[in-house]
Amino acid sequence: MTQTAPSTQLVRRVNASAMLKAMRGAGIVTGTDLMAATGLSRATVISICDELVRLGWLRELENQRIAEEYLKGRPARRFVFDDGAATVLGIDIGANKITAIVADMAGKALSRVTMPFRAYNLPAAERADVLDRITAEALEKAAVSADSVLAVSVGVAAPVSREGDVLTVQEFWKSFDVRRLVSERHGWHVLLENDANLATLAERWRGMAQGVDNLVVMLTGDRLGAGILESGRLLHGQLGGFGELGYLGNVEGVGDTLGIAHYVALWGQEALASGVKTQLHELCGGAPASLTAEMVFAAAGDGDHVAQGVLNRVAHRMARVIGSVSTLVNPELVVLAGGVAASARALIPVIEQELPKYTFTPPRVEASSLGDGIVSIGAIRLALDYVEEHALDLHPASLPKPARSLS
Amino acid sequence: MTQTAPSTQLVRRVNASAMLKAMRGAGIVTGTDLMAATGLSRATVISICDELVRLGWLRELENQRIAEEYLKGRPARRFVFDDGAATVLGIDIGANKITAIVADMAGKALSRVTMPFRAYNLPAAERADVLDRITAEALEKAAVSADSVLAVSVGVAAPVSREGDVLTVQEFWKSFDVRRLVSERHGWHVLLENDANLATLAERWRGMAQGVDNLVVMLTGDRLGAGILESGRLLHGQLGGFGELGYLGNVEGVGDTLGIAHYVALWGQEALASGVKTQLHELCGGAPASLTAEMVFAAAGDGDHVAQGVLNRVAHRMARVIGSVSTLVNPELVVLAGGVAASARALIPVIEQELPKYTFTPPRVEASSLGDGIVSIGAIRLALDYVEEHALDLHPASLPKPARSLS
DNA sequence: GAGGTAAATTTATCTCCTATATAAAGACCG
DNA sequence: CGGTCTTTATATAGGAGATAAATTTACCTC
Repeated sequence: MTQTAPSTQLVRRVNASAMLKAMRGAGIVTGTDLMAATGLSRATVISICDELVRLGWLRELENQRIAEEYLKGRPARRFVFDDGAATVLGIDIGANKITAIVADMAGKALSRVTMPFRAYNLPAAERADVLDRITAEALEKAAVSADSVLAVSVGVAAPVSREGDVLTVQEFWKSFDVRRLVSERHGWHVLLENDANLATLAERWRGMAQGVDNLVVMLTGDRLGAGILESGRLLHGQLGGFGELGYLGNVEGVGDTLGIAHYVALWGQEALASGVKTQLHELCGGAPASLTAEMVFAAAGDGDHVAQGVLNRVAHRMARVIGSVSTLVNPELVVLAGGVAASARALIPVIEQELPKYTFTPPRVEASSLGDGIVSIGAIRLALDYVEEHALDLHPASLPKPARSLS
Repeated sequence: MTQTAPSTQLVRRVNASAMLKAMRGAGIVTGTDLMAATGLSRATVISICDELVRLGWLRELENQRIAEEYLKGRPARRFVFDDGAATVLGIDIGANKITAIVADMAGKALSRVTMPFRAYNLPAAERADVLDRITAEALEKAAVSADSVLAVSVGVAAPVSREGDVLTVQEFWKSFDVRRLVSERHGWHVLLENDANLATLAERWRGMAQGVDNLVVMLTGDRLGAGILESGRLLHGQLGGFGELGYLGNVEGVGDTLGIAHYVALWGQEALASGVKTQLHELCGGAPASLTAEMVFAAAGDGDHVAQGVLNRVAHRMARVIGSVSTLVNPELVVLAGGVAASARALIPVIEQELPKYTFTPPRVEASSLGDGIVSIGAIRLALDYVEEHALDLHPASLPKPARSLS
C-alpha cells in the first residue's frame, strides 16, 4: 500500500485530480456540470471546488450575470480553471540543439527558446551552463518567475526507465545528471523521459492521435526511434529500452536504423552520381554532396521523376519498418514525426499500400504536424500530467509568488 | 450494494484485496502480521479480517494454544486463508487438444483433464460438447461441485484484446463464442486470454520468472508466439495482437515463425539426407520422415556430433529471434516455454553467447520447467487474480454450496 | 496470586462522501 | 409588487471507513 498517503486521503486525491482534469480546457463550469462529469454529489463537488480555489487552481467568477442564455432558478456559482495559476517547463535535449518551452497550466506555450548544443564532446560544466541559460531565458521571455514553475520535464535521446533513470550504456549520460542539474538550482521537481516517448504524448495530446490508446510514434530524423503507448500507457521495459529499433539491422530491406532524411539524401546523391537527367542537378548547384533531403522532397513535389523514384524507394523501406513494428505491437495508428515529418506525408500513400505485405493488422499511418517542437510539447504534457496528479500537494498556493492570474 | 461502487467504498475494496493477497499462501497469520504487511492499523486489519471470515475467505482458528514457541501477552487471533473455500477453472484450448484444470484458492490443482480436440474442421456443436464434457469431468475428478467455481479463464491460440474479445481474423473463432459457451451453462464468469499471455502469467507465478516485471515468454512449439509483460502488466495492443511475431519472416537468418521443434526435426532430416554418419539413422529406424525433434535432442545429449550441429544451428536462429524481440521490448528475462521447453534448455548456452550480437541489452534466457500445462496454469492464475480483485463481490459465501473447507 | 506483556477491544475522533431538507436568487406572471 | 417556479447553494444529519489512544483481556513467568 501507499505508506505516504494514508488510505483515508486517497479518495479525496483521486476525486480532486478527476475534477481538475474535467475542468482543464472546459472553460466556465458550474457545480451541475461537474456533477455530470464526475458522478459525485453536489456537496462533494462544491467542497472540492472550494478547496481547489483555496489552493489556487481555480477562480470563482464574481459576476454571475453573464447568463447569455435564458436562465431560470438560482444562479450557479461559476468556476474556471486558472490557466495562469502556475507554469511548467519542458526541455528537449537533442543531439545538436536544446529547446525549452515554458507553458501555462492550459498547456499554452508562453515562450520557446532553442540553443545549439553539442551533446557530445562538451565539457560537463558547459552543459550545465547551457541548461541554466536556456531555462533562464525561456522564463524571462515568458515573463514569469522561476517560482511559478511547478514541474519540469526533460526529454533525452536515450533510454529512460519508468522511474526516470537514464540507462548509462552511453558514456555521455554518465557524467550528465540532468535531474540533479535542473532541480538543484530552483528546487524544481524534474521528470526525465525518453524523447520518442514524449513525442508520443505530444501526438496524443495535440497531434494526430487524439483519443488513440494504442499508438506508435516514430521519430524519423537522424535515426529511427519509437515511442509506444499501449492501452494509454507508455512502455519502458526494464531499463527504458522499450521501442529501440536496433533489430531493424537484421530486417530484410531495411538494414539499419537510419532515418528518412538520411536515405532521401543518400539515394538522391546516388541518383545524381548515376548521371540520369533530373532537376536535382540544378537544385544542389552541381555539388552532389550538398544535396539535402529537402531538395529531393521539393523536386518530387515539382514532378521530378528521379526524385519521386527516390521517395518511392524510401516509402517501401518505411513500410517494412512500420510493418515489422506493427506486427509485434499492434497499434491503431503509427505517426511519423521528427524533422522531416511534414515532407514525409508524401510517403504515406505508398506506405499504406505496401503495409499489408508486412502485417496482418495494418495500422493507420499519419504524418505529424507538430513539427520540430514535438518533444518539448510532449515534455509539457508530461509535466502537466504530473502536476494534475498531485494537485493537492503541489499547488499554486504553495508557490512563493503567484504566476499571472486571470483578470 | 449499488451497481457502480461509489467512491466511498473504493478504499475498502482496495484494502480487502491487499489483505487477501497478503494472506494467500502465508499460512497462519495474526493481526500484527497483517499490520506489517499492509500498513493499516490494527482496528482496520481486524475489522477486514472479520468481514473476510464472514464472506468465507478466511477461517479463524479456534485453538490459539498452538504456540510452539514461547509466547507472551494476550494470544493473537489467528486467521488462515481458506484454500478450499472455492475453486477456479482454467482451460487451455490448443490446436490439437484441450486441457482443463480445477484448482482451489491456493492455486493447487485438484484435477487435470486433457482431451484430444481438433480446433479446426470440428462442427460447432461438437466443440461445445467437448468443452462441456471436459469441465464436467474435471470437476468430478476434483470432487467439487460446479457451484464452487468462482471464475473460469480460457486460453486460446488467437489474439485476445484487453477486454477479452477474440480478434476474428481467423475464421475459426467466428463461430466459436467460448465465453458464452462456457458461461451460460453454469453462470460462471469467464475470462478469455491469449495462450502466450497466460504462459507469461504462469512463469511469473510458479516458473522461472518469479518477481520479474519485464518479461517475455515465448511459446516455441509448433509456432513461435510471445507473451509480453511490461512493468507487471500484460500487453495486448489494439486488437490483442501484441506479441505477434510475424515480422520474423523478414528477419535475416530467421525467415518464418516456425518453432524449435519444427526446425530441429527438419534440419535433422536434412542431415540424414546428406548421408553423413550419425546415430540419427538408427533412431528413426531408417525412415528419415519419422525423425522427431525428441530423437535429435536425445542423440545430441548422447554426444552425436551431427545432432549437436543441428541444435547449434537452431540455437543460432533462436538467438536472432530473441535478440530482435529483446531489442524492441527490453525484458529482464526471456523464458522459452511450450512442448520442447525442457529439451530447449540445451540451447541456452549458445543462445546467450550469441545474443550480444543482436541486442545491446541482452536479457537472461531460461527454459520453462512448467511443461505442457503452462497455459492452463496461467489460466488458473488469471482466474485467481480476478477473484482476489473482486473479493468483496464474488465470494464463497455467495455460492449455493460451499466447496470443501479446512478441517 | 502478582507482575509483565502482547494483543484485542473499546472509545472517541477524523475524513470524506451522500442524502435530505432548507434557503437563496433570480425569472416569470398576474 | 407580491406570488410562484425553477435551479442552485447551503446546512444538517448520518454513514462508511480509517486512525489513535485508552482499556481490557488472556496468557506467561515467577
